[in-house]
Amino acid sequence: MWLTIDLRSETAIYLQIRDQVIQGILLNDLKIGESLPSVRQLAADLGINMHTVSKAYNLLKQEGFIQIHRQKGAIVNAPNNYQASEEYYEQLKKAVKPLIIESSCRGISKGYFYKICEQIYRNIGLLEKGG
Amino acid sequence: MWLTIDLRSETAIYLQIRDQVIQGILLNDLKIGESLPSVRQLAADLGINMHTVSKAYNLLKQEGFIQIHRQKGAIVNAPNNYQASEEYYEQLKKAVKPLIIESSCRGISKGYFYKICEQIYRNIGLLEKGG
DNA sequence: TAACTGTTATATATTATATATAACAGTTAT
DNA sequence: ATAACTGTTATATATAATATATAACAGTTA
Repeated sequence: MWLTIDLRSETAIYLQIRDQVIQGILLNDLKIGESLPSVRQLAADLGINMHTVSKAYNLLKQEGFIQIHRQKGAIVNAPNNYQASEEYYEQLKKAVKPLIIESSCRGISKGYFYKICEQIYRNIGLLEKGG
Repeated sequence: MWLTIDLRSETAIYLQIRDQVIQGILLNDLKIGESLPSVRQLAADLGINMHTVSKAYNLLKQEGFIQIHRQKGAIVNAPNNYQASEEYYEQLKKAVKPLIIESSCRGISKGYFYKICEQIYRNIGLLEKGG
């Protein structure tokens, strides 16, 4: 299973699942139309409760990343269903701003911040190639 | 008072206070050696509980941004006390990574992501000039 | 002495997160 | 038809984080 969770993490389990599904979509580990494991199956694999997985799936559905069919299960949507909206831009800005402020306060220059971002983008690229 | 809070925000009040104090330090609204309002005073001004402010101050103290003296109150530290450490770099990466992944998944290019960051940096610069 | 510090202690309320069972309604394969 | 699988709904419980409410303590300062 490509999905792993850290029970000791400060990030809620359902959000860890959400983030990794989005990463899976980005890296094409999850292709359009592909099915995610059933809530019961994934919960069993991860050793967690069914409702925690269900919560993650419903959040992903609400955000446009997947569709949920009563029988077919959870299916990955096409990109047009989760294309960045004005609302998302604002949300993204609100999330990035405090990080930039704190890092600036701690002496990290704009150039160095971008260097860190480059590392992340490069890392994603490597993951895409390596599988 | 330069500090405001949003009770309906998803961000905890004590974290809103923390973030704004850090912003205040960055923008030189709070200078080295300057005193913050007492926990009781700030709590009264914001209409919140004393312990919520105390929690924010203690977090800022733990992170090196301020010192707390039993009588003098909370005093802004010099930058060397909160210079970015290896630990902070890792923390920053972990915070930025999911934002880059989701924005990429939503079709935001690296260039556009940097454009958004530029807006934030520019906004900070304007605030520094304007006061 | 009075007024102010941060700190500590105790108690309570609310919300978010996560789990535990159980049952329901609709497919799908045998 | 029966069995096995879907997601969904409902109820209950446990824990942790957040926030508030009082009260008291110990030290400084005017």
